[in-house]
Amino acid sequence: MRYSRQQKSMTRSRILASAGRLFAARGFAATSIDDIMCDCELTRGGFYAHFSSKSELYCEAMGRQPLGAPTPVDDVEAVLNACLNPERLAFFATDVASGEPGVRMAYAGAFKNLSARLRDCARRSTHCSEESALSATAMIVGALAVAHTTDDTDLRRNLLRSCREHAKVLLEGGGFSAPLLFWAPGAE
Amino acid sequence: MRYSRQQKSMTRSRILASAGRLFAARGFAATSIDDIMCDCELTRGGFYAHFSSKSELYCEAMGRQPLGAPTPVDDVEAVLNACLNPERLAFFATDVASGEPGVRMAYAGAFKNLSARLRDCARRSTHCSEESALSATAMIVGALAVAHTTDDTDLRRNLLRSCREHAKVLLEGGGFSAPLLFWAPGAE
DNA sequence: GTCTATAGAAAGATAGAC
DNA sequence: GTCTATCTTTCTATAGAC
Repeated sequence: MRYSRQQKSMTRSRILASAGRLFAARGFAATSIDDIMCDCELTRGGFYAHFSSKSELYCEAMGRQPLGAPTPVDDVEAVLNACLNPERLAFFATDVASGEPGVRMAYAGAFKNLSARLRDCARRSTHCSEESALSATAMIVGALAVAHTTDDTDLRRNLLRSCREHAKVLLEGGGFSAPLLFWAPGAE
Repeated sequence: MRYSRQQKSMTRSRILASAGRLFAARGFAATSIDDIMCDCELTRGGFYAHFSSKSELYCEAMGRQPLGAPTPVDDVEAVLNACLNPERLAFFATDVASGEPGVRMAYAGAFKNLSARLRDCARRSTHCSEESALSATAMIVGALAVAHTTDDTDLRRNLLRSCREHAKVLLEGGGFSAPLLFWAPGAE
């Protein structure tokens, strides 16, 4: 054959990389297949040799994002840094709210995954309730969403930094549930 | 004239209400003008007697959302309840990330408004840093975004409840900044 | 496997009747 | 002010050359 298997695999990866970047920046509906293919310097027509539809591409690309993909990292701070980074990407809930069932489930799954992973990381050193993990994950999602929105670099930096810190305390500080209001310094 | 001024104003309000609901549920790009006009039982053509473009409608509709609109409410819990309610709406950052400058600024302004308002409310009773307010606001945005995503009612309820609680503590508990790690019970 | 060309559908916006 | 009809653009997806 004229194109090797390796070459096809590389092209596929390039499409996935471009899709990840553009979907995260603009959202599903606002990103066209043409945008994606142009981004990796290919043309529309070639797309369907790799994916059967835009939705299928979205599902697969989302699975490779920090929010969805399992990583070898296993401490809270490292995971937070990996997620809450302006260079990193995020997929947005709007895309999914009215999407197909498969896409909806993929997103909810990615959210639960991140939440569970953060909780597992935190529990190596301290108690962390499911609720604290959910709240911290929501904070991450919101911070990424807003950070993508604004050109105000000060706001973006402040937001990401403070969310990184607060998420860390929320996870490793044992959360803010009522019992912890009685936590005393040094008691840890 | 065949249509009174009052009637026009009411139609305009109906369009804004439908737009608010649909934009929040599906996102900007995934919601068509036809969807909105059908929702309030009108037809496409009439739209442009009220708004000059879809973007203009979006900006104005966002200004009326809990996230953007100032309300008379002035304590933290009430504002949180108003925002973190599954019946309430939220506009999503994805819509704005690649939008026109006016839309981008409107969204960033709405975020800053909510953040500042929450901080003001909190400061009536306790210290609240700008960073804490930003983090709490991000948590709200993320919680709403994810809540809209999933059909899992347990996840949605848990998420909204825990974010409501954690945001409250983050705001009124003085946040989680380093100094507060030395906060002792009863010292308030 | 990737290209160009194009079919078919959807959506933003306008024109003109009433 | 609201309607129907339509123009124009954009986009997904397919067909066929290479």
